[in-house]
Amino acid sequence: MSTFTSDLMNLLSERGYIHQVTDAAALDALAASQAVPGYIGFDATAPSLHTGSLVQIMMLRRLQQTGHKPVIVMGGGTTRIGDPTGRDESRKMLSDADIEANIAGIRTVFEKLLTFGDGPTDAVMVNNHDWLGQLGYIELLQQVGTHFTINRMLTFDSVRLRLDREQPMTFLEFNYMILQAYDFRHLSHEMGVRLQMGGSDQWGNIINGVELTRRMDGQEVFGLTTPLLTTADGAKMGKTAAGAVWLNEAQLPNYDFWQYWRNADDRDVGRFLRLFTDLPLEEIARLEALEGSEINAAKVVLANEVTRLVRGEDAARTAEQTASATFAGGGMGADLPVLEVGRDGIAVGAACTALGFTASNGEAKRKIAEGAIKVDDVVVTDPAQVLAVEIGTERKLSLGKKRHAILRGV
RNA sequence: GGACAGGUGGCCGAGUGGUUAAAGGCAGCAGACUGUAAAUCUGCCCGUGCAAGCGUACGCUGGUUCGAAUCCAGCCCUGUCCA
Repeated sequence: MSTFTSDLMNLLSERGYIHQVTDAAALDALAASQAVPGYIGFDATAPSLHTGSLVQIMMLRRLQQTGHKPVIVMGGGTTRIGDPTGRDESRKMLSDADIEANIAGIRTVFEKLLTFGDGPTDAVMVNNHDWLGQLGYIELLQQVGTHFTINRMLTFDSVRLRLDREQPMTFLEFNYMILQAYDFRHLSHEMGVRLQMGGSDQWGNIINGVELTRRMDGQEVFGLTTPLLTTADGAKMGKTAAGAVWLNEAQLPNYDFWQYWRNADDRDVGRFLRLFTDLPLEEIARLEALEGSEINAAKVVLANEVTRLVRGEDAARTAEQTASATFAGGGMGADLPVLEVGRDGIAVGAACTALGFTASNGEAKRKIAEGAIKVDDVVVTDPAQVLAVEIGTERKLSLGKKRHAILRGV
């Protein structure tokens, strides 16, 4: 597979990042001859990105690792429109203040994974509102709109799917692809950016940017997409029923983040190690070859490495210790959620609900009836049971095998 | 602006006056089996209550009726076609 001459393309290729490239050979040649500024756009719809975006973040990291310049484009402007790709419904509008706050939150993750600065391979973060906000409507239509045909726009998946399903698409959303294409051209023109990367669902948007740049400036730029990442059982990466797997600690505790990776499907372990860790490929090959219950060791490595990159060394260590104490030792770990219990104690069901283990007291009662709830590893049978926790001591409350919490007497 | 079709629980989708807290599927949670995996089987899956029950719920607001997701009126929203 590794028929490339540039470190960048070799690395991306052997670790499984590449789905489609506009002109692999030319990009390879460019990457071998100069530091290539490449960008990925991110929406600012939430105060944190989630695991679904981690591949893209890692691509920027790979870019930097092989001597190129990562450019992060925050969609301060395009978020005001909403990317219709893969969406059945229009997004709700966000206020400017929300978007600014979201961008600030998202930046914290990038600072862990990339080196920012002014040097030739230092990462920079820009906000497309800075240039999109300047464009007047007429100006936009003249400069950019003239390069798009409706005929072509209608063939794009993002548009066609919506129409086929007889779901509404507003004119505002219809313009998203034009603005996103303009981002690429702007970055190429102003900053010499030559490459845009993204998920495979962004292929159409990226191609638009490549063509627009060629038409407006005669400049060749490249697009590269990653495969759409799903877990082995078909779910979208980074989504669980409990919600998204957020990258920021404020949205998801370290322990839960660690557990997400620890619970990866066997079939995903090798792929995830290649994509989401910096471990050498030989090491990954070794871990991936483990069979049966042995592969759990590889999952621990995966959880540790990803958590270390995204959350930091301490977070990874504490989470692992907690997991090992809780699961292997039958005890408790520091990272488990804590519920403080006063001197009157607390009913078992109420404790479960307070911890978010169950959505309601009724559900807690059902779980007790199912024998799913344990206190200090003893199954609770009486739904009315009140737990007393002496001041300064701790007891363990468990729902099922995986969810544990500390009850602390205060 | 007109005609037609629609708006049901996280999602999909039955349901055209009481037996409907609303079929079925998906997703989810738990139990069994395991390896904190997958697959499989079983149970659960609006809230409250020990329970009988009560309270909420089928786009919104009113109305008819002993009784409405179901019928009527107005409104809002969506799609298709027409202007």
